[in-house]
Amino acid sequence: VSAFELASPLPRDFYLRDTVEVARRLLNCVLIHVSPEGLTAGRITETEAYTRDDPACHGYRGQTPRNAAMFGPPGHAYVYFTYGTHYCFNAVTAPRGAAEAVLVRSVEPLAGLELMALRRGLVKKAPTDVSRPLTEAAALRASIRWARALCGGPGKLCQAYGLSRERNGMDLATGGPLWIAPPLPDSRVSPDADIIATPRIGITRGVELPWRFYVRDDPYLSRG
DNA sequence: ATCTCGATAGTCT
DNA sequence: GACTATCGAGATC
Repeated sequence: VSAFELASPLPRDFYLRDTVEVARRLLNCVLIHVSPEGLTAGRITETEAYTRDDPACHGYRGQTPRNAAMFGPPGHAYVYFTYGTHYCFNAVTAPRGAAEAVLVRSVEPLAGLELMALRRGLVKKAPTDVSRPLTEAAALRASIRWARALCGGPGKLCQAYGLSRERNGMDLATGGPLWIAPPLPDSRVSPDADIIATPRIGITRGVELPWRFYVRDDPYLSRG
């Protein structure tokens, strides 16, 4: 039984702060999903904020069937399908009626890596033990490369976690199969002071807003 | 390392 | 009909 199963969910209040602040605070928190196939968990390494008066926000032009979860209560999942191929996972923030959310763009996988690889269709490419000795630095580079292949992107991590339509709207704050736990005490990345803000990725409106966040020197990003 | 391009399907105009 | 909060492959430097 994984210790992650016992990690308690962030309370609903966590999601009721200013959305940009939530995006920063979610860094280093742990995203956990328990599915019939098994448990997957990982440290959140990259986030983006989307707010009600932000033209890049799916809720900007009003509520539709697709974005309804964004208009719902905070602390729920907003999972949407895009480009005909991928899902993206958001944590809904702001009170009911206000469409705001934080997109989780990248995660450092911590548990369920084999299941992730299976879901990602990467089983054959898993790093194998080589007979030739590997320096410690090279081994670390290889493990980071593997982690990014599994969860280094919003579509990748949804596939690795098995997140899709069925998880849209799900409550993240009351326990249950999908939730976010506080940072691990031994979190090897320094907190707060070192948060970098950049423009968000893959959008065409609101490009000037610096609302993509990650911790300085964290290698587990969707892009270098 | 950085780029360009195509796949693919749901949603909205 | 146009667009999309992406990914991976292939080309090019």
